[in-house]
Amino acid sequence: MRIGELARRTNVSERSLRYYEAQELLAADRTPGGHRDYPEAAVDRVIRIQELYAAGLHSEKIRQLLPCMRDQDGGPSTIATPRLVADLTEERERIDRLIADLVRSRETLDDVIDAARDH
Amino acid sequence: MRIGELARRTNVSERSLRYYEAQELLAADRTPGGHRDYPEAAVDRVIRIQELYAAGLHSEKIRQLLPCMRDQDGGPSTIATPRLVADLTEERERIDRLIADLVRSRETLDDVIDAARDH
DNA sequence: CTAGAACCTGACACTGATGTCAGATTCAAG
DNA sequence: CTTGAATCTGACATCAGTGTCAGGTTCTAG
Repeated sequence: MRIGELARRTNVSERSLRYYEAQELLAADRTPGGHRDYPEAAVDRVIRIQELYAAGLHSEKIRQLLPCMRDQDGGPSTIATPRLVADLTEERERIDRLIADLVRSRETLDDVIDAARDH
Repeated sequence: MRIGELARRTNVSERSLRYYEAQELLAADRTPGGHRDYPEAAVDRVIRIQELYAAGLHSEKIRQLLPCMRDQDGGPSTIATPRLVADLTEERERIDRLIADLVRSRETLDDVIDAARDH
């Protein structure tokens, strides 16, 4: 599929999709004229990439991580190096702390919202 | 207490504490010489502010939100305007989606980490 | 009084994913 | 062939919290 459709289906801007390619996160074939041509699996991959960005990982880490993820079809997956595992473990702990923060902030918002509703 | 101690106790840089003041998130008395003098309650407030920043709220929203929070001592709290409640409700939904993303990303990391461990 | 630690203001840099625009090219339908 | 939509590359802007540095002032222990 072409970039417009992929953008529509993933809700990610064309700009970002091109950026992902520049960061070597997302490969695309090219038409004879040079237009990007994505496989169907790109949809899932883009969604995964977005989630990882949302979780605060940087391009570099995502790039290292992607080949180690088992595809939804159980396709080929590399084994993470000890170095990468250490990095990811740190990221994991950071995400844990972030989730805890988010939950507390959500409670704070709920308190304020509820106080206004009860008023 | 002074800014150095507050920074140490909250694990927030002095730079950020001064920034919070500029954003009207955190008030401080001044010594005759002009040094900031924080009340004990500043510790909790700074931690709250950090959590809200971590949750993706911007200074402006935090500034509007803070007076509506009930202090830990149940002190005086303003009631949020309908406009603010609408904003906060949106933020709340965004945080919900973000938490969901984070949980999925954490699972992704766990998969990769576990695969390497089992190897 | 004095020295050194702590603090002050103001300014500039950075980060890094994303928005946006311009000008050119390709694609696909009629 | 034509024409309008879609895509291409490249460049520049943005956001907002934080880091950092400079030059000066205040604080506090001895």
